[in-house]
Amino acid sequence: MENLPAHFDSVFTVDCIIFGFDEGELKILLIERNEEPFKGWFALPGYFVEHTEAIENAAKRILYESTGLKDIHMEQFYTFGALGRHPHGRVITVAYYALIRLTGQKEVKPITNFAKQAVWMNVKDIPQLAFDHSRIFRKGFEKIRNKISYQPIAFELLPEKFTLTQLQNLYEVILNKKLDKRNFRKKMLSYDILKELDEKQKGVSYRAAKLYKFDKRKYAKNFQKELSFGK
Amino acid sequence: MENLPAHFDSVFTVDCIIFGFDEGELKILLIERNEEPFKGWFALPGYFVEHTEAIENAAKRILYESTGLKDIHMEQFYTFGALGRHPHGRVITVAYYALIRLTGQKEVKPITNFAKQAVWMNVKDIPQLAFDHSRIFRKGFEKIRNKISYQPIAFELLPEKFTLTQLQNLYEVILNKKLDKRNFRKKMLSYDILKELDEKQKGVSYRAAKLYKFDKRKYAKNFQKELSFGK
DNA sequence: ACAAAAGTGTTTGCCGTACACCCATGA
DNA sequence: TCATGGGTGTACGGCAAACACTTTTGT
Repeated sequence: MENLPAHFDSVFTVDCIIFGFDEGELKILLIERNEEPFKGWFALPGYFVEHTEAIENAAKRILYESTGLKDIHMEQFYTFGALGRHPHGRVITVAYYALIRLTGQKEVKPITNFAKQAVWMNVKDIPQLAFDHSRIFRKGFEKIRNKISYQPIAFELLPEKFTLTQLQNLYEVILNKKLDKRNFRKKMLSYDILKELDEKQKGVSYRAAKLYKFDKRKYAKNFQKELSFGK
Repeated sequence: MENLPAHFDSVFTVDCIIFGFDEGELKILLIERNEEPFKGWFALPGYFVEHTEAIENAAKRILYESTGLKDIHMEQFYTFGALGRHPHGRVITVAYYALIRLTGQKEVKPITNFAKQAVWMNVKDIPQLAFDHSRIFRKGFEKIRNKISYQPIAFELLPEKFTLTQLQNLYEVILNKKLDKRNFRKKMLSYDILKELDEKQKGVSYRAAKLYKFDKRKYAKNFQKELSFGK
């Protein structure tokens, strides 16, 4: 959306909502724009789709340029093409989301030159965003909130080894409600998609919890069915 | 997708899956193409998005041009932008579906000049379609199949007044499975979104069934919740 | 010994499912 | 009177929901 000719016809872009889970908070990656329009505003990472590039690849490229991460599953969720959504002309944007694991390197170095900085921001504190990105964010957040209830996407946000409490916290943050500990554990374990490890949490000043892994193999076997998290 | 310059850059189109329910069969509207590429093939109704036109409006325009129908709710469900999906160059298409009421006028007169004819075709008999339209159709069909389980979209396909058996047939066709009559009625009535009319079916050679209407008002009141149809 | 979170079962009510016969109507 | 679909109730099982105390560990 930078270096635009003064006048242009239709242009495609991809915008990405990149979710991460860190210190009990669900966050998304935002760019602080360093150019007009919306200079100084926060925006979703996004960029043009090249003429020789499949949309899906553009989304992956943008994720890579924003975070340095590769091989992350991205999901397209909506295409925004209202007139006037970009002040310079007709821009249609295909929106994707990704769920990533923020273990260790929380450092994000945007390669995108038009951004002053990239920051992880708690989904509860998102300010007004550039363009129609607030709307895009709301729609994407709604999608994952909906999806987490019947698909095991939560694991993509957690470190490989996690405790049941961490998993529950993540569900609570995404669904924005408290869950009952006993019911949550009972149900989650009943799905039989977790592998209990012979290992415990370390470095906590209270009773250490067991660690679990998501077991892809079990999941594939057991599930044509769905998960479900009501209360 | 006609009258293209030999070479062109990115182009947007909209493609529509227009569902109708008629004589107990779920059908979609297809165009028989009269021009290359894919001359003689069936395709989803679709066309270019004008530079000065919101995508949503393009979808509505195409529906109007294909069926003469206005004010139909259309829902965007996916954007297809693989390289090579159109043999002449880069074409990205935003796909919509619509559910329409085929009461009375089943006649469809396509205004689109590039089509030889438009036909309603049973979703069970769809042949190989032009471009990647088979894939688009499958994805769209999956969406409504999924959606009908928790949203009252079935009513958009039925005449204003309908019997419970007609409604059940429609669910059965979309979900592609038999439902139990007593359970279906019990559950449907329990949602309290139907208005029972003082009127019966006419012209049948057996006991006439009561007619019902979908009651939007009740629906809006009662539903933050969801519908649900398993078996 | 205290603080903090881990871990664990039972009861209740509702909802989904299975299942079969009589009724009303027109031909 | 027959054929065709319309219309109806009950019993069972399983799952979601509510709910509180003991255990472990580090400080």
